[in-house]
Amino acid sequence: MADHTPPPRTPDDSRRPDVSRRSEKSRRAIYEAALSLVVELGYPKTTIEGIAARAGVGKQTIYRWWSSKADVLLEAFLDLGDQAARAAEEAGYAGEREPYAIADTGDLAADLKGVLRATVDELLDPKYDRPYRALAAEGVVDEELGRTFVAKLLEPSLQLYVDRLRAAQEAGQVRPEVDPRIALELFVSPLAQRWLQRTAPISHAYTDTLVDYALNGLAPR
Amino acid sequence: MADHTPPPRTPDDSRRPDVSRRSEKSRRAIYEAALSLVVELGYPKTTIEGIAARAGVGKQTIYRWWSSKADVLLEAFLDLGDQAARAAEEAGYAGEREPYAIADTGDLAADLKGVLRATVDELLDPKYDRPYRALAAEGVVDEELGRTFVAKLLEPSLQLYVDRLRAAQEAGQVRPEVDPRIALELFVSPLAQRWLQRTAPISHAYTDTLVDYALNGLAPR
Amino acid sequence: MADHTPPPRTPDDSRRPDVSRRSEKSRRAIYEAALSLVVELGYPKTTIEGIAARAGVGKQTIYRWWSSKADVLLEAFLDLGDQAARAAEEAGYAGEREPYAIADTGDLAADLKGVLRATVDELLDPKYDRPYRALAAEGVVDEELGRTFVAKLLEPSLQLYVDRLRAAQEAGQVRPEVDPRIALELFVSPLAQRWLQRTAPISHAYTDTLVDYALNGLAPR
Amino acid sequence: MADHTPPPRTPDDSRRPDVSRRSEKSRRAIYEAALSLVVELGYPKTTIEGIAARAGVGKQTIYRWWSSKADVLLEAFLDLGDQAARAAEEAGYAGEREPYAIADTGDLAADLKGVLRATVDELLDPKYDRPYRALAAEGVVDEELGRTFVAKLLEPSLQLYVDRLRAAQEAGQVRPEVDPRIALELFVSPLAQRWLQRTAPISHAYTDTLVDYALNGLAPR
DNA sequence: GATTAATCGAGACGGTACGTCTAGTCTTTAC
DNA sequence: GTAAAGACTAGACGTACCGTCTCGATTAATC
Repeated sequence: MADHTPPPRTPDDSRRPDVSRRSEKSRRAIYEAALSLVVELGYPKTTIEGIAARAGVGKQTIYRWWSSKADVLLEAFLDLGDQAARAAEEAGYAGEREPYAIADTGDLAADLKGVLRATVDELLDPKYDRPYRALAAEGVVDEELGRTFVAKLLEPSLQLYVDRLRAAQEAGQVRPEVDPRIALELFVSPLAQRWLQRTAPISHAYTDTLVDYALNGLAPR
Repeated sequence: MADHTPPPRTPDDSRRPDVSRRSEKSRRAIYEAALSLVVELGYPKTTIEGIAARAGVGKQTIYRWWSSKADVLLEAFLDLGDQAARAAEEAGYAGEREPYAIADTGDLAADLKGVLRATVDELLDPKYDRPYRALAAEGVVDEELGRTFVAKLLEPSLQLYVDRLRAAQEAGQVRPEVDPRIALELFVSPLAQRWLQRTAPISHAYTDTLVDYALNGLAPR
Repeated sequence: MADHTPPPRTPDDSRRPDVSRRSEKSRRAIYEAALSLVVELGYPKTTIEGIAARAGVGKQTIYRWWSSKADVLLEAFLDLGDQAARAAEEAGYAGEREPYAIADTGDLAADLKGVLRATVDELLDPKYDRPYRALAAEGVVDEELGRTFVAKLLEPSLQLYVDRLRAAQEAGQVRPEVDPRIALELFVSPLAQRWLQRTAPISHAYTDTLVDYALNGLAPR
Repeated sequence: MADHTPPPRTPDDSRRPDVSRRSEKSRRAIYEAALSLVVELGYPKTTIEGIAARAGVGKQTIYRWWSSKADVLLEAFLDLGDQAARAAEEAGYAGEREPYAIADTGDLAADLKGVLRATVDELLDPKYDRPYRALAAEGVVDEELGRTFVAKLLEPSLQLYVDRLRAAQEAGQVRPEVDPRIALELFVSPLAQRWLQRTAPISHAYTDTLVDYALNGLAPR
């Protein structure tokens, strides 16, 4: 996963604050405050004033570096991922939380079921659920945030499925005319919708079934 | 589609306002104001004060009958559906806006593609898109509203797919062991996610492809 | 003391409600509710809705017969006086609560001290203090109510002092060129101001002193 | 007259706003708005929202520094006095609007008549009458405000009478056993009551008469 | 190591909207 | 037709946050 620390601003950007002088301590405190408040109170009751107060930070420090509550939370959440990835790496762990590729054991169905099971576990963990859900909701209504959310969080993960499906196509396990970018939605989107909209419960059995249906189709063979 | 007018309260409901004295004119005006404001300004900039002002109504009249902005919008949207349904019926129109069943011509793929194309058209119409999206977003974060949203708006439509799929099963066009409630998600959820999260554009060609993939599966036959 | 029951409206007053059909029970209940609420909550927290609720009466019944909260309280207070007077009469009591004349024992100073002591006692009784004070305050700011308050409550009492002082003049105890209407203010107004504005405490000793100073003057004789 | 600018808060007063950061411009604008609105609309129709709007100030700025509408008006009125006093001083004027002492020409009656005539003029000036009356009325009913009103506005003026009367006592023009604090009420309170309660008109002739009666007494000499 | 300039915590500011309360009017049903 | 009941429009209340602004007090880079 890419490091989401905001890149150093160009020096000609005269109105922007000087990134080199930025307080790392405050940044961390704001991330933690934002995430914990969203978990405790939910997104709508989390306020910028509240984040500033809990972080022991002036409001202006937030407004200086972020454009909105959603923006803070998005970065905080991205940072959470980076942290986890970094922690995994440091533990000498080869397969970190969000790997750069889906395992390819030759058995497409098993590989897909594996990742989806891991995703289910993550979605059921309140630590991820609350802020992730809050961001998703905001992105539904706020187009700009939504696009950022998709580009930075969703799309990279989906690309992994594209890669795996393409490999399967080359191995003759998926029909060559199938568009992988659409194909992945057959099992990813149902999970996403059940989780986001609570249309029905999610489980390992459920995602397993999705993979089976998607690979074999509904019509009799 | 069911009539969503709130049912008369039981007489023992002592603290609640008297439904029989409710002003129908104000109710209608509030629905219209809420929907038009959401379309014009978007959900977050739509305020209860604004709705009251545009509807020519006291704020208390809104607070008396609804618990939140989302609640107003949900009922307004449900009412919109009822109105459309009623209008269709009055026009002696057999196939109303949201039919009680998906057409069954014997050709499952064609029938599914037909409904999905209609859904795509609806989702691309700003008149529906804006409020629907706002409600969906709120439902993502507010569990109670979310469940109501799903129960009253989403689930009834999904049930139509269940029915059509079951008919197809009986006709031997869908494998008998397939669970229709899950099967329908193979083509419905991808569309939902693309629309809600803007992960990619939606079109008739896209939904047609979804139906083909779902029915035939991704694996070679 | 005059009976303060509002006089029957003239029949040509077409917009006014029909007095002959007025509910006496409601009127009494409103008076009692108004007075008790003012005593309990104070004037500003006493609301028309509150009076109606406690009296078991519709709001419109109050608006039909009175023009304002102050108006209700004024009549309620006048009625309180009437009731007391009537009660006194019925008890065969010659000297009722508010007599038609100040006693004339020949000793002007003693007579004045007597009435003033009685007045002090009344002003210290919360039952009278609270509503009386509320009315006075409202009258300070609302000129119309103020004039009614003075005409119906204050002036009749002051007239008794005028009468007593004139008698004293005829008896040669007060200089003939003195204007009794002004003279009475020398001892009545100080008491009124101390009570109304709380500039200093009131007591029998205080009013006794006032009478002495007023009769003998401040300058050495 | 003392300067009524609120004193700097003690540093241990942890929850209170920081006085040193207070906007002087807003304070002035609020005073002016409050006074002008009371003159134009009267006290009851003057609202905090109205004051904020006319002053071009957020409501919270009022609530931050004052506890009630009456509190705002009281300070505004005190400030009005301070301003007048300051203006007088700056004009090199020895005898400012509200002098620190009542003139002592040796003629007690004349001196008293002088101040009282000036007071009558002030009470008849709508610029002072309206807010002063509003505050007095509120003080009648709201004990806390009443005590502040008396302590800051009324008592300092009354003290001047006490001083003058004591001087007169030493000069043998007033009986030594007379209590000046009570004596002054013989001419001050009647004027106050006529003005406050509108029991009768006020004029220079009237206050002259009051002084004569009070000094010489009503009884024949 | 001293200078200097930007960031920092803090919080007052002008505003907007909240959800509540009451005013005074209007409507319905019962007597 | 008056009454009780209570829903209605209207708008002020006092609170909570918004996003901007100023204020010293750090603090980090430059001299």
